[in-house]
Amino acid sequence: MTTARVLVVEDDATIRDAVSSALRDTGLSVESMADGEELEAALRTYRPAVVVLDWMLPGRDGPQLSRVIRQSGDAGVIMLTAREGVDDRLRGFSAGIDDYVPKPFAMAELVARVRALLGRMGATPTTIRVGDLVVDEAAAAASRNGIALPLTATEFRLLAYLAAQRGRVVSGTQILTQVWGYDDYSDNLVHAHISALRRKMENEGPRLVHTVRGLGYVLRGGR
Amino acid sequence: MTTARVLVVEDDATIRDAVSSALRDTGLSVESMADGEELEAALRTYRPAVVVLDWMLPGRDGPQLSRVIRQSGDAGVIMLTAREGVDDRLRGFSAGIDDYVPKPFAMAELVARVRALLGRMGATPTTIRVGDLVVDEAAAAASRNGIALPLTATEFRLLAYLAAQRGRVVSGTQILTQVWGYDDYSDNLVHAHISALRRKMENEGPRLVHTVRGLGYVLRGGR
DNA sequence: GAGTTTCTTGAGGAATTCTTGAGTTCGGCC
DNA sequence: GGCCGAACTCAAGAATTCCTCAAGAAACTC
Repeated sequence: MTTARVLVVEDDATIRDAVSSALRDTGLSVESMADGEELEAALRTYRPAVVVLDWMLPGRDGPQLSRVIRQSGDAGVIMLTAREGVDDRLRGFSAGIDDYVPKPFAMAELVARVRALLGRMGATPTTIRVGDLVVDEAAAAASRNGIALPLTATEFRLLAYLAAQRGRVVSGTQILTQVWGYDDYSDNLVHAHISALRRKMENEGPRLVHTVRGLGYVLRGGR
Repeated sequence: MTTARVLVVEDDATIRDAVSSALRDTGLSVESMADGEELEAALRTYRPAVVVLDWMLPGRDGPQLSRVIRQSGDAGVIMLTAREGVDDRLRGFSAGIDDYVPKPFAMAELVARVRALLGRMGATPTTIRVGDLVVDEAAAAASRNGIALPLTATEFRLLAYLAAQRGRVVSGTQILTQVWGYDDYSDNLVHAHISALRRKMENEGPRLVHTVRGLGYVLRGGR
């Protein structure tokens, strides 16, 4: 399966880069641009399956662009909006966007929405497998050997993040920012949830969440 | 007419590939997997009309999987079994399989059985089945075990949306936008209607609308 | 226009889950 | 082998989230 392509249109460079690399980390192909001037060209040459679109943009704004996208293909649209403004949202949906994410957002939230939309559009599988563990984003469910794990929402988000980064060591800080959207670091918050996750996962098989002392955690089968 | 989709679950790569390409040669769309770990996700995203299932599989075996298939949708099941013996056959049929093919088999035999089963199942256009629930969009009616559910228009739209997204967790916001077309979120509106829907549906059987705390709701049979 | 059904809203209450802090265990290093 | 920091676990309070009920508003029907 070819990797799904995502286009990010956002004028704030900080947000743009953060979003782009977060999406890339989950194995997607990502292109980005600061405004919608060259949108048509990008749609034609890059053919993204999903466009992540900022609501407020210099030049043509999000709703205008989403109409262009709708008209010229089958790409899905996810809008990034400031929290206020019911009217705005209405206009967004009538312009044919598929989902919206209010700012500020946890990166994991956006990633999950993008992946969910890709899944709905048949562009990418929504499951990740690590050994005998299966993480199904769309169903918000995880299982080992077919036995469902009774995870809470937060535990699932944590596991889904580790699964997306499988084989790679992620630090407590990374987890906190990606899963919770927090900036200040509290050891315990992450530790406590890792602990709960292990308790539930390791009933059904060998350890999958490994701690790498001084660095963080990895999800991987074997060893 | 879209081509019919067939899912092949067989751990022996040689047989798997042979079966897959034989079916593909007759114009069917085919996906395959070596075990049943990701079966649920495949059912949801790929929506096969027929699943060709090996009896002996690592992890969850054929009969177990066929129960999963029965419960969560309307795909037909053809079992591949190496074993002789009436007992096995009986157990297979009681687990709700539609046909079985004993190994070793001529490829033409299997292809013929698959096509025959597809033909038999051809006549279910606008209805969605989830466990014992049937949702008929065209007729705007729903029933459980043949007993009609006295739903109001809004309740039906809600159920139809959940049915279309069956197996996938949908958030309150998603429901509000997709079913009502609203964009400002009011917990209660959705909650109240979910509540009413459950009251009417659960007179006739076990719970189908499951709440996933912190995330939303899923429509699915079992668990 | 009256009556009936359906939709929407709000608030109370219940249940689950999140988060925190303290004490304990673990692993590496001297 | 002992020390130190890092990681883990447990328990309890806090906070969220969800459910139900009841009543007013709106939409139909006759």
